[in-house]
Amino acid sequence: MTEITSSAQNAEDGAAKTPAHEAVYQKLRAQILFGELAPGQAVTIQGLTAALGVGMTPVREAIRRLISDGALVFQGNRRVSVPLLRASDVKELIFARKTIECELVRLATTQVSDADIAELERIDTALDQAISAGDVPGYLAQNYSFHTALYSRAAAPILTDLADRLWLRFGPSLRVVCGRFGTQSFPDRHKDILEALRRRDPEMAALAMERDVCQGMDQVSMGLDPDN
Amino acid sequence: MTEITSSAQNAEDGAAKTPAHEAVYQKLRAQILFGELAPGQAVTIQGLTAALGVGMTPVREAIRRLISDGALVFQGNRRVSVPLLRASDVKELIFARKTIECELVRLATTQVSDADIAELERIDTALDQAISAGDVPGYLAQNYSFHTALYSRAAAPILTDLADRLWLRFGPSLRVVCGRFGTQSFPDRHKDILEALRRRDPEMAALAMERDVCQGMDQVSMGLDPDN
DNA sequence: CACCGTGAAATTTGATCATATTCTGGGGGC
DNA sequence: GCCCCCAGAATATGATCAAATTTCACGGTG
Repeated sequence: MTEITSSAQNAEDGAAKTPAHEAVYQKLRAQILFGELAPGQAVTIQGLTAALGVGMTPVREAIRRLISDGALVFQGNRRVSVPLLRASDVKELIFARKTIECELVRLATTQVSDADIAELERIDTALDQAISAGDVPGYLAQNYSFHTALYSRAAAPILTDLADRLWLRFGPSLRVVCGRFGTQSFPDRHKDILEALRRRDPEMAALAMERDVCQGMDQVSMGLDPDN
Repeated sequence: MTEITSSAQNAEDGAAKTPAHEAVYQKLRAQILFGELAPGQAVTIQGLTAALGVGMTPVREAIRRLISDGALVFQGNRRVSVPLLRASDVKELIFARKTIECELVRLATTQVSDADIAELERIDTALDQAISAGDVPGYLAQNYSFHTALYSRAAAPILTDLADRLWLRFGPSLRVVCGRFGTQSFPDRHKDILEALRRRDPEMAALAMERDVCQGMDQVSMGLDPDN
């Protein structure tokens, strides 16, 4: 009846794979993780319906999910915005990321195949290219991709889900820092992680991951507002 | 137009405090935590709209949030149900609960007031009464209340949020065990936690919490389906 | 002759949209 | 400076469309 439905993209794979609310959720999630949305920025339902060309029901559902994820906050009076991190938040994130992501990499180390490692090396190469090119969104995307691919090998869906939520929380703030200082200041800890994976040494991998987490969170700390 | 709207509870505090979708979310959340919904049970939108007397939009939003919480699962073909835990899930939950909730109790120990401790003792007394009365829903509610009140004193919203989600995951399964074996088999670890709080001893409190978590998860393990 | 499998129709359920209603916030008037 | 009115946005409902599961009937087979 309307006109623009996404029948084209659906037709190619033969079935309607992505419901509208899921597509909206994925799109917003990516925007939050990789920086199109700045911390503190207001998010309105009607603005998104206009921007994405869908009705308001899918947008509402996507926003509810993201609020539940901690990726958006409900500012009391029917206002929704991207959260600003405080220093205490970062302290919590450091603890949670250290324990959960280190455990994930321990689990992954005992189960990765050589093909998995090769895939991770490929991602890390793309990450290096993004860094040297000063491509901030590419850096963020490849970095997230590296961690996600690694954690998927741990076969621990609950812990992986927890880790994912943590990334949604500090994503916008990390983007701010990268935008402010560029990508040059990141010594790459992923090489140590990859070496540990090749040796199938869980504790070495966990230690390398802990350093990577601390480094990332230090970056986030530099970016947060001093007056809160 | 309809009949039962919650205008009565709203009138007393002068304003509409609870949007319909929030009320639905809270109600469903309580039902999942305290057992009215069994693991594997299907949840339908239209069923809830009929049962709760609200439109489908609030129900949809509440269901999305609960799926994001891990309290409900999206069974592929548009089917939503209460999740069944597998053995590997319980192993993940044990690790996550140990690290997060022990840290929360460590943080809380350094900040609780005497009034907070008195409140926790009051909850624990109500919990004991529920146990001796064989009141399973009351036991579950008071037990959850004890942990929630304790964690709220840690002033760590992100970790508290993570802990809350974990509880939503094993809530239904815990209910099954309690329904099967009753409440008599629970030696109360909360007394040790309270003693540690009074002494302001973080490590003792964390150790007591670890025992409490292990005990609870052991109960859950007993209840899960052997064939999966 | 009875039972099982396959197929289609029908009902149930989910997804989306358009619309009405309510609440919040700001601006103008007193 | 305070209060009231208006605009805009969010909440909530019902209707409509699409998909899937279930059911039922028919034909084949043991």
